[in-house]
Amino acid sequence: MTTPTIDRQIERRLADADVRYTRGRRVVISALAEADGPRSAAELSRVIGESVPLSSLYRSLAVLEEAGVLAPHFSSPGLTRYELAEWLSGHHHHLVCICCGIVQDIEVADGLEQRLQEIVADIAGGVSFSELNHALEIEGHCAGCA
Amino acid sequence: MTTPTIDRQIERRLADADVRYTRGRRVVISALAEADGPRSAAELSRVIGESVPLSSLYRSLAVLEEAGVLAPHFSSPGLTRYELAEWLSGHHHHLVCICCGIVQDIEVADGLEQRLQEIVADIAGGVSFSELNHALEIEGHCAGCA
DNA sequence: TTCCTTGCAAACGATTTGCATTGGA
DNA sequence: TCCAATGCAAATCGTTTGCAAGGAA
Repeated sequence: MTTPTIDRQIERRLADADVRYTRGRRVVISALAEADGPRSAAELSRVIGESVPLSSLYRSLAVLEEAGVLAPHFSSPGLTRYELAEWLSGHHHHLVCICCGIVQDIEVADGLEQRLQEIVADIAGGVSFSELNHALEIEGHCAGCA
Repeated sequence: MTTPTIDRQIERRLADADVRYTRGRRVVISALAEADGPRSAAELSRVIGESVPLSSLYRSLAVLEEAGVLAPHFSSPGLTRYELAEWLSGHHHHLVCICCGIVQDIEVADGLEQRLQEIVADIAGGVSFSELNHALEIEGHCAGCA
């Protein structure tokens, strides 16, 4: 379930972008808001059911990404997972299970995150590359696969 | 061009795995060794030319990954890039250009890398997740796209 | 000889798109 | 009303696989 707050932020962002917040798109957002990590079209479809056909699901994901509401994530061959953009969900990192492929969000305590920021800034500063964002992925076995 | 050292390590690894180090596979390895970041089958094919058909290229990539010589990398929708495994190329991180999608390796100075390791250990320690590896990706605009 | 490897073409799975229909501001 | 959004089916794209031919031990 999306929180009323997040939903209002999305409504406003989509209105600003002249994009309608339709039933199908609300269903997609709701499913992603309930997930604890990025989800692919197929994974979402499994949760959502027949009420949103795959082609519409893909179109919704594309539109919502374009509008900056969703962010794509790549960690498995041949498929894209999506999650709420960080301005909605907060900055976080990912645990990637090398066994089942599932990706789980982790929030990092402020102190650690700040140290991480410093390191990233140091690294990016040393090369001709303008840093916009950083992503730390930790690979291992999730609780289910251990 | 692969260095003689790396090439000898690969020969040995493949011999141990009962996998032949054929001409086609040498070409793939050589192209990846010359690249400064992970490359997709299509990107490799562009460099290699017609001498290795795509289906063979894909098979080589699969076999070499299976043997632990190559590691896959995911950062663009719908395609897999490969790079030499870290035991051959050394531990490193990636700069991902959000404009053209190209991925570039960066080595991180020992001091920074050690601080990074500590942070990752702290994070992984706080959740039920066994850490095997970590990957830091910095997203931004590469020199060409800036 | 005996497998492993290769090439070509067909098959696949994830995603995209054309087109006619529906729906929301 | 009127254009954006949807649904279906067909098309694309990256990748995989069946099968017959080639190559190395």
